[in-house]
Amino acid sequence: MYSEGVSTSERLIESTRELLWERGYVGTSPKAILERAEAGQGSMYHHFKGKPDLALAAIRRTAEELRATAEGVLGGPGTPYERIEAYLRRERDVLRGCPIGRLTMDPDIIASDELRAPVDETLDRIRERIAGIVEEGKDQGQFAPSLDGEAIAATVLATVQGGYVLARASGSPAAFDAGVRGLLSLLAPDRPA
Amino acid sequence: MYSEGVSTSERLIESTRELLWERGYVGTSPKAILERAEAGQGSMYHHFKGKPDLALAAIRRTAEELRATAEGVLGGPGTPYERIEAYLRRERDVLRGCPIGRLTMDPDIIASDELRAPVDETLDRIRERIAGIVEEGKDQGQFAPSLDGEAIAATVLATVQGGYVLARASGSPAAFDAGVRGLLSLLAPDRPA
DNA sequence: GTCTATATAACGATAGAC
DNA sequence: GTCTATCGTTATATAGAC
Repeated sequence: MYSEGVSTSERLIESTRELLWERGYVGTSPKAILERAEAGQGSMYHHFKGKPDLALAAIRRTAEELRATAEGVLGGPGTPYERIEAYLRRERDVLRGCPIGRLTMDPDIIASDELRAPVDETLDRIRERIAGIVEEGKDQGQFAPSLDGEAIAATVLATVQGGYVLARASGSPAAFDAGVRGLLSLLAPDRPA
Repeated sequence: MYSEGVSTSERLIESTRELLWERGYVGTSPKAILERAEAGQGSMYHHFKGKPDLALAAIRRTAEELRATAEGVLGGPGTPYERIEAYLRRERDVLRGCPIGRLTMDPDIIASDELRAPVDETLDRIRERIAGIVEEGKDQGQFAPSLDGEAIAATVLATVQGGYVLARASGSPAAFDAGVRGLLSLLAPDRPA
C-alpha cells in the first residue's frame, strides 16, 4: 500500500485525512487509521497525543490544501464573473462531499474550538476572497452596484456546500451541477431582467 | 422527562429523532437512546429489530415533518417570489442544522438505500415544489423566461443546506442569513441589471 | 412489554519490552 | 520508534426471567 520512504507519522496523517473525509470524526476510529496506515498502536501514540491531536494535524493539512485549490481558480485569469464560474465549476469529486465542510456536521468537531478553528478559517477566507472578487466586478460594472459582495460570497459558498448535500442524498452529481447552473444564470452579467 | 401516557415505542422514536439531529447516525448509540427515552434494553429490541430499524422510523417521521413545514410556507399566500422568500426566511434553528440534510454526511446512511431513501425523497419533493413555483413566476412574468426552474430550485435548496454548513463552521447564524440575502437579491424581480 | 444478565467486538488509551 | 499486552468502557445484540 505504502512505498518505502514515507514516514510512519506521514502515513498516519494521510490515512486520517482519508478517513475523516469518508466517515467524519465520530465515524473514524484509531483502529481503522492504524490499519490503513499499516502502523501499530504504539506508533500513533508516540507521534500524537491521541485521536484529537492526530485529527487536528490531518484537518490542518486538508484545510491548507483546500485553500490552495480555491486560490488556484479564484486567483486565475479572467473577469470576476469568470473566476467565480471557474470556482463553481472546478473539478470535484461531488459524491465524496467537501472534506472540510462535512466536518461541520460532526458533533465532536463542533464541540471543540480547536478542531473547529481550521474549518471556520478556511471557509471564512474563501468567502472573503470571493467577496472581494464580487466587489471588483461591481467596480468594473460587471455586477450591479446593488449587490453585496459579502452576501453573494456566502451564497456562492453555500451553493457549493449545499450542492454536495443534494448530490449525496440522490446518489448523483446532477443536483450539484443544477444548483451551480442556477446560481450562474442568476449571476450572469448579461442576464435578461 | 416524559409525561405519563406516552408509549415506550413513541419515546424511543422521539429520542432517536433528537439524537440523530444532534449527533447523526454513527454518533448515536442505542445506549444513549435508551437513557433519553427512559427505557430499558429489552423495550427497544421488542419494538424494533435494532438500531437501523429504529432509525428508519425516526427518519421517516422527521422527513414527513420537514415536508409538511416546507409545504406550509411554499403553499402559502403571495407571489412566487414571496413564497420562495418565505421558504428561505422561515424560522430555523440554524446552528442545529437540517435534521434531514445532515444525514447525507453520515456514511452509514449513504451506504444503506433504505435509510437514504426518505432523505432523498424529501429533498427531491421540496425541490420539485420550488421548481414549479419558479415556473409559475416565469408564466406570470415575475421571473425571466431564461431561468430554469429545476436549476433555480436546486440553487435555493443548496443555499439553505450550505447555509447551515457555513453557520455551524463559524458558530453563528450570520453566514446563513447572508447567503439567503445574497440569493434573494439575485432573485428579486425588480433587481437592477 | 419490560427487566436483568450476558456476550462479542470495538473504542480509545496506557505500560513496558525491545 | 515500534511492538505486544492489557485496561476500562462502550456498542450492539441476544437470552430468558418476570
